[in-house]
Amino acid sequence: MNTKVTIGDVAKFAEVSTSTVSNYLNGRSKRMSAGTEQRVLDAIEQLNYKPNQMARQLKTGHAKIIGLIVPSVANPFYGVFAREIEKTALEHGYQVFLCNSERNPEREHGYAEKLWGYGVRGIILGSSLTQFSHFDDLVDRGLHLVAFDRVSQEKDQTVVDSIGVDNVLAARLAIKHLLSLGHRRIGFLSGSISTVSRIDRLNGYLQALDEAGIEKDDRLIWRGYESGHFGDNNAVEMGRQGAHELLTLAQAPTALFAINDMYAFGAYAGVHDLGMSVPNDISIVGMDDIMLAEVVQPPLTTIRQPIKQIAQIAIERLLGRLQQTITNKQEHVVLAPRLVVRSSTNAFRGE
Amino acid sequence: MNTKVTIGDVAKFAEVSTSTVSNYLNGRSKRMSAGTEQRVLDAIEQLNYKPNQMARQLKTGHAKIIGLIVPSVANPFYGVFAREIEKTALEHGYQVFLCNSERNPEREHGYAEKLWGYGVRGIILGSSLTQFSHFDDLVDRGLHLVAFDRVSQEKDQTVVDSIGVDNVLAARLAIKHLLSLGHRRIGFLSGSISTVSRIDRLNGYLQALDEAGIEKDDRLIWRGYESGHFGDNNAVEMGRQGAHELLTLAQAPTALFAINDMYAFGAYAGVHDLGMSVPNDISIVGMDDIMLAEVVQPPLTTIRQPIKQIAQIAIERLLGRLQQTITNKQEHVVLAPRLVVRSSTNAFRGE
DNA sequence: TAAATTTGGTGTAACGATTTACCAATGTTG
DNA sequence: CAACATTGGTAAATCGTTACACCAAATTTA
Repeated sequence: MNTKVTIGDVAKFAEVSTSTVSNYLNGRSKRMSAGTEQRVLDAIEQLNYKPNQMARQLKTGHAKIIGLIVPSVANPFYGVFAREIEKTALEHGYQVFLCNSERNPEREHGYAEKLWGYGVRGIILGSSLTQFSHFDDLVDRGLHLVAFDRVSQEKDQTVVDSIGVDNVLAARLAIKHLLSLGHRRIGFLSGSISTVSRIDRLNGYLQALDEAGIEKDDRLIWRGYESGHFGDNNAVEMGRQGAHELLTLAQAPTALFAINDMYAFGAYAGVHDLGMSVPNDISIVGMDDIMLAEVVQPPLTTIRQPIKQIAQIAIERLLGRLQQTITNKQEHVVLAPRLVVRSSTNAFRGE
Repeated sequence: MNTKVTIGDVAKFAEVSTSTVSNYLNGRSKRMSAGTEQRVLDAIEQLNYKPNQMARQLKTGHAKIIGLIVPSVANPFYGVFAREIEKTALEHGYQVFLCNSERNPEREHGYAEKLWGYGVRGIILGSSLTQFSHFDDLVDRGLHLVAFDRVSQEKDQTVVDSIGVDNVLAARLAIKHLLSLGHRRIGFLSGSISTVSRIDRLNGYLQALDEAGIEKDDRLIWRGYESGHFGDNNAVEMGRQGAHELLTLAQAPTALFAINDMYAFGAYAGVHDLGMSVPNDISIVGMDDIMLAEVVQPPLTTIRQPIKQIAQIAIERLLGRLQQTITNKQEHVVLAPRLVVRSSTNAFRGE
C-alpha cells in the first residue's frame, strides 16, 4: 500500500532524467524525440503516476485552485452559482475551494488569508458588504479578486473586477410593473440592507416610487430584526415573518417586492397564513428567478439574474487575470436584469 | 508588493533558528523559554507571517483539506449538506474542496485522483452509484472515505464508513401513509434508479405494496428517460414530466411518491398543468424535507432526512479516521427517517 | 564532586517537483 | 572542412517547512 510514485520513479523507469519527465509534463515535448516521449508516456501509465500538486505548487508559487466565497450554498441561488463556477473552473483545470462567509467580513478575510496560504491567487467573491478594505493587503500582495453583486465604490482603493446585474434597475423594473398594475402601497421585503446590491435595490424602489409621485413610507420597508442578519440560511422564514408584519399593518401594502425568490416563497406562506391569497389579495414579485420560481403556485413574477452567464464571465475574467491575458485596469461588467411576468402579480382591485 | 515572508524571516527577526519557529508553530512551545516564545510570537505578528501551507503539506505529506463530492450543489438538499460539512470542517481547521460529480463514476474517480494529488486524505462522498470499485486503488493507498446514502455492499472490498438513512424504511413509511389513506394505485416518481439509495427506496415501495396485497404495476414506476440521468440539476422539470406521464396513464395513480422534494415540487406543477389539484385529486409525498417543503402550497408531506446530523456524523467520523482516533473496522451508521405529515396527502375519494 | 538528566535550543537533510544553465552529438552552411 | 546552429537531453539549485539528531549549559542526583 501507500506506494507513492514520484517523478524520479518515472524517470528511472523510462531511463531518462527527471528533467525530461518534467519537460514532458509541462508541455515541452517538442524538446525530445518521439521515442523518448513515448517511453515517458508509457512509464507514466505503467506506474500510474500522478504529479504531486503540493510540490509543484511549492515550486511554482501558485496553485491551480480558485477560491469561491459565497454567503451560503444553502441558498439555491448560490448553489447553482457555485456549481456553475466549479464546472467552468474544472474545464480550465482548476479546482475550487468553497467558502461560506455568511456575509461576515472577518470570516471572509480569514478565508482569504487561508486560501492565500494554500497558494490560491484568485478568488470569486459572492455578494458582500459595502467595504472591501479587509482585502487590501492581500490584493497588494497579488491576489486577484472578482466580485459578484458588488461594483466597487470610489472609496475602494483595492482594484477588483466586478460583475453583476444593475440592481437599481432591477428594483425599478419590479416596482414599475407593480405600479402599472395599479398598486400604490408596495412593501419592500428584505433582511438587513447592508450590501451594495441590497442598497441599490432599495434605491431603485425609492426612485420608482418617487417618479410615480408616491411618498415614501418607512413602515413599508421591512429589514428583519437584527442588523447584520441577511437570512441566507433561513430566507423563507424571514420572508414569511416579514410578510406577516407588513400585511398586518394598519395601512397594509397591496403588493410586495421581495429581495430574492426565497423570501418571496416565504411571503407566499405568510400570505396564506393570514388567509389571503396571491395574487388576488396581494401581488408579489421576487428576484433571481431560480428554477423553483416557475413551478410554485402561483408561478412567481420575478426579476431574472442571468446566473450562468454571470458565473461564466466571473471565472473567465479571473482566469484571464491569473494567466496574465487580462492586464488592464479593473473592469465592471453590469448585466441587465429582466422582468419575468408570471402569475403572482395582478391588477390592484381598488377599494 | 508581493513580499512573501518566510519562516526564515521570522527566525531572523526573533533571533532564533527556524527550528524554533517551527517548534513554536507546531505547538511545541514547551521546548523554549517564555522569553523566546514571546519574541517568536512578536516576530510573527510584526511581520504578519502566514505559513506556506504548500510547503508544510509537501513535508508532512497531507493537507488539512477534505474533499466533498456530491451530485450537485444546485440541488438545495446538497447545498445545505455542503454548507453543514464546510462549517464543521472549518471548526476543525479543515478546508473543503467542493466537487460536483453529477453522479458520474469517472468524474468521481477523476476528482478523487486529483484530490489525492493535492494531499487530500479524506473524502466525503455524496450519494453515488452502486459500485465503489473505482476507489479501490486510492483506498489502498490510504484514502479515507465516508459515504453518504450508501451502505457498502458485501461485494465491495473497499473499506469505507458510511452513514445514511434507512431508505427501505423511508419508502415504506411513505407508502404506508398513502395506503392508510386508502390509496391503492401509487406512482413511484424518480429519475434513473441506479444508486443504492434509490434502489432501496424502490424496494421499500415494492415491499409495502406487496404487504398490502397490491400487485406491482411497472407502468407506475417512472424512471425518466435516459438511464444514468438522475435529474440533479433539473429535478423539478423531471418531476413535472414524470407526473404528466403517470397521470395521463389509462389507469392513473391517485398518489405519488417522489424520490425527493424537488421532484415533488415538479409534480405539483405537473398536476396543476393537468388541471388537477393536490391533494384533492392526487396525493403527493416527497422525501428529504428541505426547508421549502413546509412553505409551498400545499405544505408537502414528506420523509425527513436529518441532514445536519448526517453531515455532523460524516465529518466527525472522517476526522476521526484522519487523526487516527478511530481505527476500528468500517462502520455503518443508519439513521431513522421520519414521516412528516402536512397537507399534500388526502384520503382517497374512491370512485 | 562526578555523573546523569533536563532545559533550551540549533543544523540540516529531506519532501517532490520545476527550471536555468549547460553540454554532447549531430546537422547545416559557405 | 571549419564554423556555427540545432536537437535532445541532463545536473543541480531551489521553493518553505518539518523533524530528527545533536549539543552546550544548567540543574539535579548519588
